[in-house]
Amino acid sequence: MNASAPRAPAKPTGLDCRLAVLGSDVRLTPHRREVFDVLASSTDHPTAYDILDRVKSRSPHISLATVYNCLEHLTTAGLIKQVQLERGQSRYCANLHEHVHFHCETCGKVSDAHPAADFDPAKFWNLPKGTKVTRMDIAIHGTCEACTAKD
Amino acid sequence: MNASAPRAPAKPTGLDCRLAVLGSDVRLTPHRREVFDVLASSTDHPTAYDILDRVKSRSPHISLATVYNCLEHLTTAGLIKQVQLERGQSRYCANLHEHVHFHCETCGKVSDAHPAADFDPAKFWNLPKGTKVTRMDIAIHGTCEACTAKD
DNA sequence: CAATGCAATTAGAATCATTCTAATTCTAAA
DNA sequence: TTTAGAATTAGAATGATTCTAATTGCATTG
Repeated sequence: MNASAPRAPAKPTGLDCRLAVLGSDVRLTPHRREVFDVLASSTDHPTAYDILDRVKSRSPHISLATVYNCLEHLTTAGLIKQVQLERGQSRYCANLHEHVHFHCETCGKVSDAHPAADFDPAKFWNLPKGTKVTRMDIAIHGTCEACTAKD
Repeated sequence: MNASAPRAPAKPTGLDCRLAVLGSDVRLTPHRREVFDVLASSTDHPTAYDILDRVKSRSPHISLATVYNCLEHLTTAGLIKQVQLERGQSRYCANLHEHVHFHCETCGKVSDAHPAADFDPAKFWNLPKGTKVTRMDIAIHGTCEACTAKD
């Protein structure tokens, strides 16, 4: 043991520039970048296993634990969102715009739907005074166009 | 084996009257009634374990498997709703009125909030034509009155 | 450039909630 | 009273996620 104070965590440099730009203090390691890139280029709200499969094409040795670890750090940093649509596996999403999730109960697909510009959900519910709202999770369940057309 | 056709499932009689009144074809066995009564008299959205604890004061020998079984049948019958607010345990709710769930991220309590009379959520999201909506799950996360006041 | 120390990564174990299985008990109609 | 199907049970099995301990990587310090 010596008298030196603990060092501050390493600051993002080099590869980490992207997260610095986004205002996060999470380091963008290669795996985290790959997980983020997979999500950013997906619109189907993949599960952790789906993400593992996709990242493996670039990093064959990545483990499920690392995927979960990356997802947790990216979520904490606010770069992605975790979505809990039903019992079981969580899904993840890199769409940070205000949106709701439409879940087709027939084919299982999940898609985003965006609200009208004047939509202000908070005013529709009579929450007690003093309540602070930090986020809303809105999931709409039903049958998508394609599945409806098959009937 | 004989030539008689399979019997139709027993119809609710006697103890089962309540469900018959509610239009369900699920038999209201004593355990199902107790689980339903616990939920109907709770406003805190208990988990399966919470419900097990409460039902045990009347039926000390009820098992967790039976609680899950009852919850599944009551949910299928539309008498209660399953609520998935976050990763982990599901919660259950016997409030069948249109409502949303407010989840306090500080104390963990869940409460119901009811929409204004003119609220028609479907019109705010641009769902593709042909989409059929069967239900919406709306969860609002934040800090409740009491926890806000403590700051 | 080498040493240091924390963070990231990994495999596998552990945990937690839920579902399944097989055996038993209950119930209502014949 | 018999009987068939349904309900209930304890405990095993499953599936998703988290934890643990060991290893590796990387950025700063010497």
